[in-house]
Amino acid sequence: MSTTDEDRQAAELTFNVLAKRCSSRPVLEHMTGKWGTLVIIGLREGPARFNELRRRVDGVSEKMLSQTLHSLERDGLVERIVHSAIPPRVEYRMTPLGVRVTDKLAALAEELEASMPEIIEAQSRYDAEQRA
Amino acid sequence: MSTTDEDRQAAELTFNVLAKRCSSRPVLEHMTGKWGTLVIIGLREGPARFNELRRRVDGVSEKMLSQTLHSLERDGLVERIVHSAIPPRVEYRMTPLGVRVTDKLAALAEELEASMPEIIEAQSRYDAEQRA
DNA sequence: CAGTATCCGAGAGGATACTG
DNA sequence: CAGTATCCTCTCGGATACTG
Repeated sequence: MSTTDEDRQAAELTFNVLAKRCSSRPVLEHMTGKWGTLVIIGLREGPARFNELRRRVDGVSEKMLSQTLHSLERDGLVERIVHSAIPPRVEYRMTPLGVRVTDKLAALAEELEASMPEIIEAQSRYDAEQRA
Repeated sequence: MSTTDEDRQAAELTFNVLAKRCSSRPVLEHMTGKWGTLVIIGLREGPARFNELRRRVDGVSEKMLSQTLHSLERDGLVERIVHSAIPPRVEYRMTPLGVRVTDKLAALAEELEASMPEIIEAQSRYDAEQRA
């Protein structure tokens, strides 16, 4: 049995995102934007409250964290749970959809981390050539 | 047999990228930037020349395509092959490293495309709640 | 064809202050 | 704690023109 049909179908799906007016493109940009990726990976560590998450993601400002979370919530990847109380207590967690989609993003980050030695070498080579 | 050790190691790697000064973060940003992702997916269709690739990725300007390709080339994900001739002929293709890393990115795009119905529904729900 | 150079506007994103 | 609001800067990125 060949997986040709499966592969072709996957390729078609992937290719679709290249189209400017494809509806998935904004979502992709939310996830892969500067903070989207990092917030997602931070949340995959487990549910977190606002400032807790802020500490996880090194360097994110309140504004950007808030904004990013709203986008991800709107896309249905993240769930916001408010416990009415004083002091306020809000928890963010991945939805099942979020887990499914962001597993792929985490896989990317892992592969990337594992490849860093090779990447750093490539960068050195490139920089040396440019200098010459 | 448990995969616990493997899993924990993977989680550590992923977590690393959350640190501001982690060396993999810039690379991740190149790949996941607005055009990085799309150029990569475009190139995964097969090697391409500059303007050919520009046509594949709907909406990218010459400037951004050029810039993105340089970043990816520096990171060792993309190879630039110059055939000295007139008219100039330059081909871009994924390196083996690039294929390995970007397979993960393509998997993300596929999962995302497949999840679009669910995402669109979530967005509608969110927008309705905001209005109320 | 395969780019680089320059200009310019819009929006990303940081710092700070404030609110419930 | 969990944000929103405001201001301000700086980069991203598009349009255009030019080069080998």
